[in-house]
Amino acid sequence: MNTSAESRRGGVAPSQARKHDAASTRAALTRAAALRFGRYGYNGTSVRDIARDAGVDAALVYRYFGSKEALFEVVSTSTTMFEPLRCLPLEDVAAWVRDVVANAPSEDEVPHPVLCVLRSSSREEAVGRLRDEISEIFSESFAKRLDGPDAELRAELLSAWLLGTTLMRTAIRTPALASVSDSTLLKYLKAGIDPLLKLPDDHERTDCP
Amino acid sequence: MNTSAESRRGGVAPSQARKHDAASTRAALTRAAALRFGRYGYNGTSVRDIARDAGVDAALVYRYFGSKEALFEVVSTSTTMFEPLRCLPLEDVAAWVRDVVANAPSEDEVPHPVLCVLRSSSREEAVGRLRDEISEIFSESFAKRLDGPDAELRAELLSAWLLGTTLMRTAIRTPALASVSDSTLLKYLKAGIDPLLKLPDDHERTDCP
DNA sequence: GTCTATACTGTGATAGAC
DNA sequence: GTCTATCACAGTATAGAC
Repeated sequence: MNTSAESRRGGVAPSQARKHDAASTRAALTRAAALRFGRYGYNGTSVRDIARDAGVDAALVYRYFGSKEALFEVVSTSTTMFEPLRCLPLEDVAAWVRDVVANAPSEDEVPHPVLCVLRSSSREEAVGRLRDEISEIFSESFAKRLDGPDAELRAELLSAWLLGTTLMRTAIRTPALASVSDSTLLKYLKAGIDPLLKLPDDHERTDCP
Repeated sequence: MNTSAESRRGGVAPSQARKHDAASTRAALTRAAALRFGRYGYNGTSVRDIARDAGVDAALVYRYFGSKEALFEVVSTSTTMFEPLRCLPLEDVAAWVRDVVANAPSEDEVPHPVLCVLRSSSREEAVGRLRDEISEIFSESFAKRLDGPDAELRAELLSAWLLGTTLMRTAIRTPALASVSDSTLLKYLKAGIDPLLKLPDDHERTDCP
């Protein structure tokens, strides 16, 4: 379906001098797949592209992962990116969001699994997995720590703003967001986020380890 | 690149009893393309899919639009969705955002051009066009109406929150956001957005027509 | 002028022989 | 662990039927 230009675009530097053992082959494939899927989405990525980037033959994708689908699943199953939310003190949430947004990997690194899923968002299973993960962390775990009504909604709005800000900064790259300093960014994030968390009223510290 | 399942999935109801003239053929193709591209992205959509949905032959895409690329451009060049921002009173912005988020088309309608672009976001030209449009409306036009420092940044954060909330609600469909009532949603959107606009301080009305 | 049939060429995913 | 064949489907072009 792609033109050849599509497939070759933005060639990802192939791993050099790869060791010829199963572990490093698997690792090289996973890494190359994360880059390709993250940048171009599921449909925009071919198995041959991934294999070329990894410096191995396309057939090894099937040897090690079974199918393109299965490899995508491995790569797009999100990491532990949101785990800190489980016990981060509420007053540090805005700064944590700032860090996530500010350090979001850009062009040359592996994009967020979230962006990977969005770029492949016609894959319903992938969207479903992401929804489950976000629901679990935000709507359940994190919302429990919020006082007041509509805790789930407020937690989800936090996730929405995290997503929107990250996307605008790294995927769309609007000018001001792309160039803002960390401290200025924090200022405005705090202004939007803290009211959502019912800060700055007093609140007791959580007792997380 | 697609499996056949991919191509046939979610068949869009073909137009019935189409008139055989240029205008209605063009319209049928445009409509079918918007649906397909919006749901499945550029790579996930074939010209033959679009033509089948529209009830015409694939060759007509080339007759009327020249190429798949050109058709995508027509469809993904965003509508006037953000135009109201140019002169909407600032205190009505939150409600406008709420309306956009709440009335965002869901599964069975044409998705937002924004989602269409994101799902095709390996298409750099499409992303560029979207960035230009957002920059023009938010960072330039709308930012001029904001008092205080960092107006462009604050305008872009508004666009980020609009995007994030819409995506979480319609694409990821987290539970609380997907089911919240309009009035509750407005309450929390206002809490996040108004500080960004420097409301509720006094501000003079704009003099838009 | 509006559409249909069909052909051409490349690339996709995958399986099986080496 | 690699190479090559297979075969469906992609985008595109054109020739001609209504």
